[in-house]
Order: sequence, then C-alpha cells, then structure tokens
Amino acid sequence: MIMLKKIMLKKRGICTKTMNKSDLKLIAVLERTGGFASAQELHQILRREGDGIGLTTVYRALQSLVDDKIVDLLRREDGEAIYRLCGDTHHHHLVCKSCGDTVEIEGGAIEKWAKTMAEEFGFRDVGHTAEIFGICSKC
Amino acid sequence: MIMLKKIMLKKRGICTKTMNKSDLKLIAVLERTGGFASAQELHQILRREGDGIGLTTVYRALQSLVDDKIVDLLRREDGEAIYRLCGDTHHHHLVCKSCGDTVEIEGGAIEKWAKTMAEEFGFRDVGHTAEIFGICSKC
DNA sequence: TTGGAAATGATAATCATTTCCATTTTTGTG
DNA sequence: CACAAAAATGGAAATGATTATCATTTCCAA
Repeated sequence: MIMLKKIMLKKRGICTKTMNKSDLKLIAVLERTGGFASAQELHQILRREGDGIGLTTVYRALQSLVDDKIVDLLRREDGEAIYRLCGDTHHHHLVCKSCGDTVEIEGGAIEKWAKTMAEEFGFRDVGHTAEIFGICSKC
Repeated sequence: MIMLKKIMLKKRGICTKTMNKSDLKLIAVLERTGGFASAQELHQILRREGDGIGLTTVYRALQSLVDDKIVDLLRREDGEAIYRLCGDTHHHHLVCKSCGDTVEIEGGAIEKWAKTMAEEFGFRDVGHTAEIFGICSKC
C-alpha cells in the first residue's frame, strides 16, 4: 500500500525520493482526514489504526515534511501546531458560540483578499486563517 | 502615576472602570516598549524594574486585557503567545512567519464576506478573525 | 472597624514539543 | 547471503509555556 501512496504522490507532483515510511504514513493520514490536525491527533489516529508509531517519529516526520514544503504548519488559537497538506483547497468555519455547531463555508473572497494584501506588502509564501463565529438560528 | 495612565487611557478612549492595578501596569509596559512582548518577557521587565508582580498575575492581567479587546494576542512562530496594545480600529494582520514583523491591514472584503455568510446560514451576533501569514520582503 | 469579595503570587500540575539514547531496520557492498 | 555502516525508530526524561490551586493579602462599602 505504500507503493500505492507513492504513485499518488507522484501524481501530485511530490518527489518521494527522500521519504521514509513514516513520512508516507503521515501524508496518507493527512490525505484521508483532509483539513488540519495536530501532531498529537495524528499520532492517536495512527495508533487507533493499529500502527505502533511513536510520538517522536510523528513529530520528526511532520518536521521533515514541513521542511520539504509538503505540509503546512499553522497554529491553533491556543498555540498548538496544526498541519495540513500544502495545496489542499481549504475551507473556513462558521461556528456557533453557544452550541458549538460548525458549518464549513467557501472563502473565495478571502483567498482573493489574502493574495491582494500579500502582494501589496511584498509578502510571499502566504497562507491565511479566517473564522466566523456567532449564534446559530437554533440557539 | 497610575492616575496619569488612566488619563492616557481615557484619551485613547479606553474605559478604565473595570481595571485593576496589574492591568494598568501591563498596559504601561506595553505602551513603553511598543511592539510585541511575551508574558514571560513582560514579567521579566516588571521584575527588573523592581516590581514584585507574580507571573500568574501577569498572565491573568493579559488575559483580561485580551478579553476586553485592549490588547491583541498573536503567536510567534514557535507558538509562544505575544501581546501588544490594540490599535483603535478593527483591523487584521499580515504577519511574517520568519521575523514576526506585522502589518495592520484593512479588511473590508472580510467584513462583507462574514456578514454574507452569517446571513446565508442564519447566524446572528457574528464576529470574525482573519490573519494572513507569509514571508516578508526583508526575509 | 469589619466582613466579604476581589486580587495576588508561590507552588504544583498540565500539556505540547524536544532531547537523549539504546535498539531495530534498512542499505550498500563484497 | 553476510555484515558493517548509516538511518530510522520509539520510550523515557527534560523543557518550557501556560493554567489551576489555594492560602494570604488588599480593597471597600456599610
């Protein structure tokens, strides 16, 4: 199955030459779950699936994927590091402050805004975060 | 001198009614140093100046200032929280992932987007967060 | 003055992340 | 295949920021 992943990565245009098994495992999980996940969460998912991978290895693999620009490193509000595959089309969230209900929404306007602003100030390699929170109709 | 600070705060349009001494001390330091500082750094500065304030109190004061939207909470690349006085207008940030340099930017597009999305899904009382991060021209 | 609420700060606990290091796995080579 | 060197692995301990606990102190209105 690792070979399968390698083929998928090639399709994505990612060079697998310098990757080891752990790197590929992490990529596989990130691919499957979509969106963001912290190192701890990724570790738990792998463990739950019967993989005996160690937490240290998860951190190491993520670090190397970030170095190779295969994975993006962001921060949750509390400072915890979260990771996602680069180039994923990502979505934003509309969160109810009362019941916690969450809706995934499109952010085309945001993408454009981020790009424009980054250009204006000479920033490159830009990413962004955006969230809307309020009270949903049920609450 | 606390009275002096209170006057300055009033000029800035900040209500001091709910503030205690620690809050004011933190505001004073942030005002003096400009820029960003972490809780640990702010604590050290105060200690160096002979103030016996405890680390716990520094964290508590900063938290309450953030809640009151008097202070902005951002993150350094390593996830450490850094604080600075808010400007008076609602703005967003363009942050350099490498050097931490920050530009305040306009977010008219975001305001509109947030409002539209909230309406579409029947949310009320909405607020939002949005940040752009990348590598600045100097780095 | 006094009683209770709020504030304070030392200490301990928590939690993500790193460091260390001994062990296992992989790889290249004859 | 054998085997040594290199790379990868993972458990345990260390680190460092942040938060929780709790006894003590300060503040303030009656």
